Amino acid sequence: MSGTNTGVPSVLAHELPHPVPAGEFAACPVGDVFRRVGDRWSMLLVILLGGRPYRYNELHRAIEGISQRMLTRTLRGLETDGLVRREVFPTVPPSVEYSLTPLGRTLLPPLSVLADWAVQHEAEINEARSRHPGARERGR
Amino acid sequence: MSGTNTGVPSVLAHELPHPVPAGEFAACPVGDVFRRVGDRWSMLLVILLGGRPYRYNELHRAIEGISQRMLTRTLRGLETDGLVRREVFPTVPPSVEYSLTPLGRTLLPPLSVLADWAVQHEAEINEARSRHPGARERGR
DNA sequence: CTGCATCCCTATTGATACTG
DNA sequence: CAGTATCAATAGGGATGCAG
Repeated sequence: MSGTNTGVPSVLAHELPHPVPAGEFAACPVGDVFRRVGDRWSMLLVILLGGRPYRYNELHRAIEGISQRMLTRTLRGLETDGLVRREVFPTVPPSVEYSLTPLGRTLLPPLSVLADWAVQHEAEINEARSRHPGARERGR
Repeated sequence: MSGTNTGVPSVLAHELPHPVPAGEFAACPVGDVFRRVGDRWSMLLVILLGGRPYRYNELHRAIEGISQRMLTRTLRGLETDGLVRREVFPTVPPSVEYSLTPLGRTLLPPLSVLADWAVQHEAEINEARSRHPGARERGR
């Protein structure tokens, strides 16, 4: 793993000196977090569950656009990382409740800051994009 | 100014009331930002360029692990979104310098907050992961 | 109700080779 | 030096059907 960060406040507060060892960053927890939250549904689920616990189909209906497959996979991923808790109630029919763990809840404020940035600078980004006609991926 | 909480539209500050229209979030700027920064190299480049301007091959060597293709594509994407500036010096041989735009610089603090979270909770995440043996998705 | 299995399509990423 | 072009491999994501 990357070096031992013993309570280092902010890895970005001070600028990175030199050639980033790549392994010191790409493999470091920061990249990990961005990937976990950067996929299509994780962030949305964390935010949703930040409000209150949800049942499986409740989430499925709430998001409306996510497939069962991805809902399950994303929830499992979040659960694996200790951000979401899955609780099964042996009722008939069975019901499963998903909620944020304490760790998951601590992720809300940082997420909020970035979300805040996005909202505040949305216009600038769109403006910049419209200025670059063909620059956008020529995929498809 | 764009300090932390300016009583602004922090989309997360207040909980989402009901069934998220999906389009209200998946298509909203927040999702956009997370995807841009959530890919494999964007964040690293922004952070790197946050320190000082870099030349193309300088970045290539600094990251060591990124392919020319991805370096170029990622830089183009960031440029399209107005986060990075590309400046060509008609020297011989030619040199190109990449740097953060003012907009790009405003992204640093929010990034820092999330990076900070990642560092602080790295242990908890790893612990949670090791507790879930086969939970991790296994393709094919 | 909750969710796994399967098939399939597309987007992303990389390795490699080549050019202005 | 600073890229572009091409091809191959993989991961993300969705539709559908079946099972506990």
